[in-house]
Amino acid sequence: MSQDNITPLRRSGEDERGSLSGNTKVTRQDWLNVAMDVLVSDGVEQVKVLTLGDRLNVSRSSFYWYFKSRQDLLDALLDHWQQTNTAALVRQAQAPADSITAAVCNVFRCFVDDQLFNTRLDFAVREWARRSGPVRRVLDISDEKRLKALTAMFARYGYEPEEAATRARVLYYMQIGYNLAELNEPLEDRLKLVPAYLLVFTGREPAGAEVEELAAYSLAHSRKDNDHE
Amino acid sequence: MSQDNITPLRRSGEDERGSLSGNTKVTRQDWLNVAMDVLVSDGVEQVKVLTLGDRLNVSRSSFYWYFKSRQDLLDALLDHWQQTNTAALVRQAQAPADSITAAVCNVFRCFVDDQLFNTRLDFAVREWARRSGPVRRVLDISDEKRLKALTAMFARYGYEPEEAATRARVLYYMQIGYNLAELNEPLEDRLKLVPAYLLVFTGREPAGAEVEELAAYSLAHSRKDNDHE
DNA sequence: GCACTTCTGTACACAAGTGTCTAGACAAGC
DNA sequence: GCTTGTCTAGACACTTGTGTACAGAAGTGC
Repeated sequence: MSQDNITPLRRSGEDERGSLSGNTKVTRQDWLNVAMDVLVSDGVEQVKVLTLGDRLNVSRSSFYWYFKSRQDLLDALLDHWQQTNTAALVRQAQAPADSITAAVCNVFRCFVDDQLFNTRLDFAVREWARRSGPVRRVLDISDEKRLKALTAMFARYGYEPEEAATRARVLYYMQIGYNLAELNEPLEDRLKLVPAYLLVFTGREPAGAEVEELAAYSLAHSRKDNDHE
Repeated sequence: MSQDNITPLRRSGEDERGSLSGNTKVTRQDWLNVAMDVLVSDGVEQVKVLTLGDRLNVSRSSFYWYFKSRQDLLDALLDHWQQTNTAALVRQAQAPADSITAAVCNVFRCFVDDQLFNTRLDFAVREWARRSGPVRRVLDISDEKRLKALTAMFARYGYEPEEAATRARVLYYMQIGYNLAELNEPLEDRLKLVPAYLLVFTGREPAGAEVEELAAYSLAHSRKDNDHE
């Protein structure tokens, strides 16, 4: 549940108080952090000034000092998403690799490492987009960018344009669907299936070293957010 | 947007009035229909007694004649879902077919024919499950049943147990992910890619007749719910 | 130490939602 | 035609959310 710049509850820095000037109790960033937390775990609808204030042990009026309105906060959240997840996925798709299977392994990293790509945030935004036109548009653009990067990845390893596009879609949507189902399988079980997935996704046999490298990476960066519900 | 027993607005039967006894204006089924409509298009959170009443041009108190509470209505909705979607997918997975590619085509029918399987309802329930423990449990059981049926399907055509399980997952989660993205591609574009998808999903080349059969089915049963947003 | 700026708390107005109670409308039965 | 059972409308009480107004706390600068 804790990710990059999001603290489970209050402060982002370690200073329990003191460094904040005046009678300041929370910062704008604190509001953002808690809001992001709620967005990820409960969806936009649950991002309420009242409850955020409760979590921060601060009155609602503080909120209106930092933000013009609830919408203002939501805009900031969407902004943050836009500048993290898509960028990470594209970066992984473009990372150099010796083979297509190794390249797919690089992409897989996104889905085992929350620091790289926050899957649950991605869903929260996806769900949000279902009910908001503007958000929907932002999401569509991101999806397009991601698919383009994945298609280019397959094309780089000699797949014909159409096959590259198809495989990119299968890979991308499978990950979305898989994560949507939130299986919460133990990491070991997921890793065991990696070679089989690679074969399906690429049509080629992965090298043993590639799989092992991903396994090592996964163990080192495995997400700690198994405290869901 | 209109599916099996769900009418866009009021009555389910064609009788504009008359057949309803007393000063009855709506039936329990009417409430269910409108609620299902809202659930599918806007999510559970938007299923509100007040707004449903507005849509039906009836007062809220009528609702409490037919249902004990809002929760009572939600339970009924979940019940309906449970007895339609999962059953349909399992049935398609078990349908006899000459080859694995033809079998997958049978499953594809679920995703082009809303009468068979209501994709958007499936998502609404999925999203609902994220915030409700009991719903989550019902969903998990359904997912398991579906995957089991798909795994058995692949196994029936000679895939080893592990490969069958993997391919079942890729097929199932890809469909979920694809539909989640709500690409709304024209049907023709989707059909054009079918042979490529079949190759990826099964690892085998589909017969031309199989693909054509699916195309014919799609054109005959294509979903009409393109009036979304 | 006094004004200043920055932030927070309390109180208010308002909107939208749930659930309950009661009166009454309407056809059916006797 | 009077009663009875079924359904609906309207009013009421309560809860939870947003946004605004204003007073005041708590450091900062002079």
